[in-house]
Amino acid sequence: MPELPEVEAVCRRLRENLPTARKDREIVTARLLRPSVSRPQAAADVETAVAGKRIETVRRIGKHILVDLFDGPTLHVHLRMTGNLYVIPDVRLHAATTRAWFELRTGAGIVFDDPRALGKIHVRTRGEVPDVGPEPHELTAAQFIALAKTVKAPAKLFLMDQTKVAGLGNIYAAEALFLAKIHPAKATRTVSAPKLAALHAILVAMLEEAKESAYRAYTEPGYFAEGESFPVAVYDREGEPCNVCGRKIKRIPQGGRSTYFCSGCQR
DNA sequence: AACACGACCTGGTAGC
DNA sequence: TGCTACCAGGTCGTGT
Repeated sequence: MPELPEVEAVCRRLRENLPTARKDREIVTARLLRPSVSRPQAAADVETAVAGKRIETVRRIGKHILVDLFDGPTLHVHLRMTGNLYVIPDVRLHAATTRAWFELRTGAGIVFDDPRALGKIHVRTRGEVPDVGPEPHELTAAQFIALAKTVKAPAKLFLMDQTKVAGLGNIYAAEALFLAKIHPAKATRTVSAPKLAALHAILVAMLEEAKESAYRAYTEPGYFAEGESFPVAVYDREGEPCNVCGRKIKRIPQGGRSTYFCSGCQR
């Protein structure tokens, strides 16, 4: 579920809610409650690797969360579809959907909730980076255009490919293509340079704004389930009228996912 | 190399 | 009401 803005909100809240005293940021005990959460790494190995280590920083790269441990490895968390990572005052009060928890010295806990259990937690050596490309704001318009001109795949799949551009998911990709008036099935490299420039600007602005609204909306676990934290123009609106031209929003399968778009506005 | 597709999981809901 | 089928904001492995 979470795309870059939501993951960013999760990271910001984590940083805010972690204890401030250094000694209180020690992970006393770690528990991974099912093997699939760390596969192929053994849950016990992850637990052992982080136990007794202090949390130094919480970083984000694309949709990946990296928790650096002082004098230790980095805890690598991916929320996938339904994951959520947050601090609770008493670790024993974790939810039924909690897949992993990390007890701090204060008794507080960092919990990884994930109803669908597709999320991942691994240990990485410091400096090991997820295989993702730059985020839109890290590229100039010219660089973004140059990149896009090398891509044969449909525009929607290009935006979804984390190794090309990091951070976008099914909703933001569809919404950005709508705003840029680009048909999602059009071969990326055949999209005109002006449209690609517009798309780049839209991506940067959209993600920046969404970070703020996602952060404000993200107070309690469960917020993801409440729907989008911004008004969507096309996503999940199949059959409804486009608010620009009035035509019915269409849904097509792409890469095994649903893409929503307006055939009137997007060419 | 590029692409399609199932697998991974659970839960909600539209449709019969 | 109850059952089924399909869908879900993501990624990876396998096969063509």
